[in-house]
Amino acid sequence: MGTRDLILEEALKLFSERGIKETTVRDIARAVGITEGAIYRHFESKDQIVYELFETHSGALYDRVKKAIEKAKDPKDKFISAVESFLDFAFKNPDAFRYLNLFHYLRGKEVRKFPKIPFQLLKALVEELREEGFLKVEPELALAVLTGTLERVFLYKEMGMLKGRKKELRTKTAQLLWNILTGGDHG
Amino acid sequence: MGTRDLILEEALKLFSERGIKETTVRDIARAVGITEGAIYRHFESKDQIVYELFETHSGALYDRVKKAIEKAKDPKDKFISAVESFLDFAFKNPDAFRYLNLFHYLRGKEVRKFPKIPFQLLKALVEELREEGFLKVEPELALAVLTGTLERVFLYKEMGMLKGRKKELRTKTAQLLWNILTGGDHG
Amino acid sequence: MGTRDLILEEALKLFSERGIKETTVRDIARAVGITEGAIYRHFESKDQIVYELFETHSGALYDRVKKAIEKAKDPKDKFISAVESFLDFAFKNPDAFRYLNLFHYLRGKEVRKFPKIPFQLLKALVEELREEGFLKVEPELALAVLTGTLERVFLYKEMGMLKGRKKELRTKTAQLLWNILTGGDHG
Amino acid sequence: MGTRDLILEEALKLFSERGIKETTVRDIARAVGITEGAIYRHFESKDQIVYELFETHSGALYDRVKKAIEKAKDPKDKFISAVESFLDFAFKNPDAFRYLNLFHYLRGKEVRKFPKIPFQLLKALVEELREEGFLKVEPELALAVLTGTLERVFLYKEMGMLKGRKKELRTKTAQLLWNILTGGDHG
DNA sequence: CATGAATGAGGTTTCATTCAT
DNA sequence: TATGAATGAAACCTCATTCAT
Repeated sequence: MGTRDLILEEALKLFSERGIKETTVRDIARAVGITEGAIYRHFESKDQIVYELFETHSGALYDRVKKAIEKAKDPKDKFISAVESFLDFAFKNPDAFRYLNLFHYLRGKEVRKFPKIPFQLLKALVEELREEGFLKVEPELALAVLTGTLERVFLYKEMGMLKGRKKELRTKTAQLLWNILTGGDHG
Repeated sequence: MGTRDLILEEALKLFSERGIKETTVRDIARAVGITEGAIYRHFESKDQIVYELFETHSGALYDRVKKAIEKAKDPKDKFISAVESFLDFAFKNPDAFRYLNLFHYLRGKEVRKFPKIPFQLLKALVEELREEGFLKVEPELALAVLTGTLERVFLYKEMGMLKGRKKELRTKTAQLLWNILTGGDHG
Repeated sequence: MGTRDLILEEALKLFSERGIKETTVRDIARAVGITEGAIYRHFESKDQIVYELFETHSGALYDRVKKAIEKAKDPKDKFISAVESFLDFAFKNPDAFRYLNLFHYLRGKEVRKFPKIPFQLLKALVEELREEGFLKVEPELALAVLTGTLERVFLYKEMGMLKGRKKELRTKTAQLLWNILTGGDHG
Repeated sequence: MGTRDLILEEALKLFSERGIKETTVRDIARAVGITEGAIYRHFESKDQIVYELFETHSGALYDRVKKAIEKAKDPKDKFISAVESFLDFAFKNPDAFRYLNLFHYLRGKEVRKFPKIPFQLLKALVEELREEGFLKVEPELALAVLTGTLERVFLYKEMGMLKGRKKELRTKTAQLLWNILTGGDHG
């Protein structure tokens, strides 16, 4: 793996653990095993690393979920696949997922500039459910339950509060959310 | 209001808007209308402000929810009151609530030192529901849905995504969460 | 004298001796007897010092020459006074004058943003001479002779190449330039 | 043209446009189309480029003017030829001429090390005119007028302030300077 | 000859904190 | 109590130079 990717990798780790401002360029350099100056051969600024990480992983999650949705046939399958792929990404890329949440929190308004925001997929999904008459809950509220639950399930699993296999947790969470939003199993 | 309280007030505003690291002592001083040095007459350090704000507002939210729970007679009333008082606090003290979330994000590990963590109340509440046989969902998952939804409802309301009166939103959210966790209206 | 003025004074000295890029903020701080950080309580950036010095001294020279021109009665008196006051300023503020030339050389295009450029006064003066029929030389060429000579007279005097009293040098130079541009004494 | 010469050429362009400190080795490398490391195959250091450029072009101008002087028969012809060849060099090698001026500004004291300083030729020329009784002006002052005017004529022509053909400007300037220094046409 | 990654010294800037007044 | 100047450590960044390939 090239130095550039190593920098991104270590930066992601550090950012997601300590926060962005709390991580210095020197911290990143040390983690990679190079000097500060070398960082700037690969990135114009610390901020560029910050943005590139967001774009990359936001895009990866977006693509992952989008593909899952596109493969599915019926609305329930779409929803379940979306939620499962979302959680799957989070579990497999915990640093990236933590980082995305952190980034959203700290750079709320700047986020709009980016094209692939996974949140938009979930929003569209909920909207679709509404249009097709599945939704039993006000869509905005549904979205709050959906996104809030996803983040917390990840968090509590990471913290060790939620036991069991990740695969089962994914399935269980997806089914629960489907039931919540549609009021029962229509599968 | 004394200078000390003004400092806390402005610091809270700035911290919750921009972040803690992103807010300088000078920013706070200017917002209050005093100079940097004066801050140190009232607080030993910036960190002291940070922690005091957390303790104050975390405690306030904790007390508020606890009192609501204690007043209630039956389990459903307890739950509904807890959720409503929680959201009520958030809507009435948006800076404080945003700050608490932000603080948690960035200082995850240090939080354990504090005695009054609202999260613990919600956890106990869910546990109680389980013991009394109301809970239809695994308690940890229930907790994830509960806390995740609360945060997002606040967030989306603040962002203007959720319309309607706050009072109704509170009621609706509480009822929805009750239904989710217990599987329907037992009231 | 306040620290702010001391900073400007020492910066001017250093800039005019060594160049702007060649002078570090630390050099300035040391010359003043403070630390680097203290500089930034008084100026937003090194560049602000650079610009403020130009504005101040460019403005001072401009005002000085303008006043001299306004006091004079006839065209010759105007010209002689302008040249003499120009050289007088240069001799009395050698650092400032060296700095102005340096700044022009390095920031040619940025100079246009500033309102009080002494060069403009000389240009207008030559133009006036032309309109009134005194000028025997093409005005642009006249301007080249005028400004070029002024700078070199200052430079050679500073280097010790030109002997004699400054007062006499001023007078002699002014008279010579008048003769050059008008073709003889019309006084 | 070999890489070495390309480096000198591009460095000269950049130095004269932006300044020496303001031009990085990387800038030069990019302009040439090679990488930074390659520069060091041809030059020991950036400073070596700086000095070599000075020596080359200072020498070229020196030789050019010297040859013109040597070809001339009488004093006036010497003077006129010197001035014309000087301006001719400047107009044909504007980067080099700008660079020489810039270099003088910033490295004033170190210049003495070099053997071929065009200024010395002009100085000797003026001295000769004095010895032969042509000079009507104090020699040091004459030198100031001469060198100052030459630099400004170049500068104003470059800036577009002086119109007309370069050839005519050269002739006109030379004649004007002759008249100034000797008090009229003795040709 | 050339590349391109890396170094390391040093530059500008920020900021929590101290202190004389 | 408050000011405001100053400190000093540490942050981000630049760049001439070196070096393995």
